[in-house]
Amino acid sequence: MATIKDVAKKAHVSVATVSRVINQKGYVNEETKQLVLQAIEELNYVPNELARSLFQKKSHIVAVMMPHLTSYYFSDLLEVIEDETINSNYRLMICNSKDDPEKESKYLKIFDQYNVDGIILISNTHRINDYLALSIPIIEIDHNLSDEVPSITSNNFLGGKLAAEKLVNSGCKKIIHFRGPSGLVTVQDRTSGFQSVLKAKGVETHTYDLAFISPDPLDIESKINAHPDVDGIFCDSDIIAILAIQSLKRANKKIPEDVQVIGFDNIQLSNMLEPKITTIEQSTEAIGKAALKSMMKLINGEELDYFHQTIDVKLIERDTTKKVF
Amino acid sequence: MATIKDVAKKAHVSVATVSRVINQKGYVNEETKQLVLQAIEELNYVPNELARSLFQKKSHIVAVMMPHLTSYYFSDLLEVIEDETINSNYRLMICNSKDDPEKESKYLKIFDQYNVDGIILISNTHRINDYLALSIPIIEIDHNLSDEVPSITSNNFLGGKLAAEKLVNSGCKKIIHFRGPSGLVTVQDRTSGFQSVLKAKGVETHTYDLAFISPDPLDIESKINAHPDVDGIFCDSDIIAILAIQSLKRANKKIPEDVQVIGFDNIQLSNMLEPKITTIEQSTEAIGKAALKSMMKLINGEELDYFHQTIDVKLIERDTTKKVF
DNA sequence: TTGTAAGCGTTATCAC
DNA sequence: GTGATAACGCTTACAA
Repeated sequence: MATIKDVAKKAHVSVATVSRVINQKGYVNEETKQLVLQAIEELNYVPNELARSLFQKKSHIVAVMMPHLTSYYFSDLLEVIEDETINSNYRLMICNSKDDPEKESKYLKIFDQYNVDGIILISNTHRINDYLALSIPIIEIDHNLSDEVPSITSNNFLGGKLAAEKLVNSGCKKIIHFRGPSGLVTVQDRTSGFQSVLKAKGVETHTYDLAFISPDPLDIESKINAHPDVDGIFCDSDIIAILAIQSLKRANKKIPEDVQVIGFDNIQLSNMLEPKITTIEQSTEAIGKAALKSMMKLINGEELDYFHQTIDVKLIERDTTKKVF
Repeated sequence: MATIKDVAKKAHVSVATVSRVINQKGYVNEETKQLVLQAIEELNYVPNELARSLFQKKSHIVAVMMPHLTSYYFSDLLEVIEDETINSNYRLMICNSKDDPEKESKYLKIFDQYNVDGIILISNTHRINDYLALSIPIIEIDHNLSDEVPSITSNNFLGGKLAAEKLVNSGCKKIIHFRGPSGLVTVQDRTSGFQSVLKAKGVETHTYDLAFISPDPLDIESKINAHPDVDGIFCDSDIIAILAIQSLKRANKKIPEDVQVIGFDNIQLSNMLEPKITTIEQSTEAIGKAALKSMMKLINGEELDYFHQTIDVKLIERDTTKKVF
């Protein structure tokens, strides 16, 4: 692999000059510039980013800490993040905590070792202070672990509210809310939004906690069967909704005539299966873009427009709820 | 951030000595070693990997080039790869070609710039020679683009064969094969395996090509309706199988009584939906592990046990095929 | 057993 | 405009 020295030699200039044309900094005569450019071309030279990073103490690497990689919603989000990262001229190091403290420790060390320029924290963590100690810019997604770290979250309160309104407006009288782990702020916000409407209308609700990763189908089924007269179900993920719909079918309930169902996320699958699922869309596109926009500002030492940013969600009406006119 | 000099100063030794204890190389007195270790501890020192990499011309980074990130099978695979990579004491840079030549070019350059130690190539590419020119160890997964690059692939021929045998043994007389893009070797191998059995038995088959990413449901439906007497369908992915099953339901076909369906991949979803899908399991676990095992050998200049490695697949019988006794 | 110093490929400061 | 050169943080001959 050619180095800057090789280029300098070939172009009969010093490394300093080559560096200047590469970085477009400082004065350099147009003619010598062309000479250098030609040498670069001929030698197929690419500057060594490691050496550059060592000097600048910036690696041009952003790390993303995922909770897991096999969830549909997070995969969608990851795709956007990768795209936006490379478009911002950074590279993405992928980290998967899997709720394993040891893996997290390993990665925490690596962030330091590689002069990672920024961390996008999607995974939940009990060690936010260890992240802060790194003094590397951090953007949280879907969490709000500390007042010191900026975050981007869907408007979960609105999501809960929209779902409740839809269910109430289409006549539901007895509703189940299959939510995620109640320890998560996102889940709490959805619950608040959902309840805010339902309380006001005096509708009966039953709330159950489920895991987001591999929710237990048997659990869902037994809860549904425990309430034979339920007529509305709000699920905190489309996957939970899919499971609920199957239990409903087994119980010979008609959807949406007998029971209406609303999911969350709007993963691709929700529009592929029969019946197509009414759901609250979280825009992974908007979230990912906002994350990288903020990250770049942080890295460049600029002021953030919003410290805790909220992305609007949308009700997507499909076949698991009744049309209301 | 503390540097090796800080440690040296604190331990009253030279940087060389510190380096020796970090790398456990060369002689160093047990007592001074303890002194150094203590200084490292107190300063919370972690060696800068960038500086190390610059010297060694090895980054301890492995890159994985994905075709896309939102496919269930590839997400499963990525999770294994990340895990194995970090277990091998390497870090994972994630690259997503999305069949975009420009993105691929960008990444090709980056591999060079960062002294990436190895590339796991999952994406299809038309520029295998550009990869080879990098002279970085490469492992291909699910492809076989060149005799010069080692590969790991499921035994797709066996997969096709198992599916065909199952269908034939459970009485199918007229079969549709919804396969992936026929340009892929994996697809070709499945087809060969499938046909090898069917040809011998003289069973009527109709083969149709579909995209793996967002296969067209309407296309599937029209093909199924064009053969009202079809009694067996083999799909090259579970997603295609899901779509086929829905078309079948709309056509009031009973599964597996009227039509039997076999998918491919064994994604988690195939065991969640009703009916649970009979499928050919590709072991992402085995593939990912094999990939990293080979990669480490390549990086360490060791000989590979198998240049083109094949991972066995398995028929998982569930509810979309008839039991045969 | 330990220290000195050169070198990895860059960038940036300073002369010229 | 351009060229030496120190520095980034580390490893490794080589010397002591």
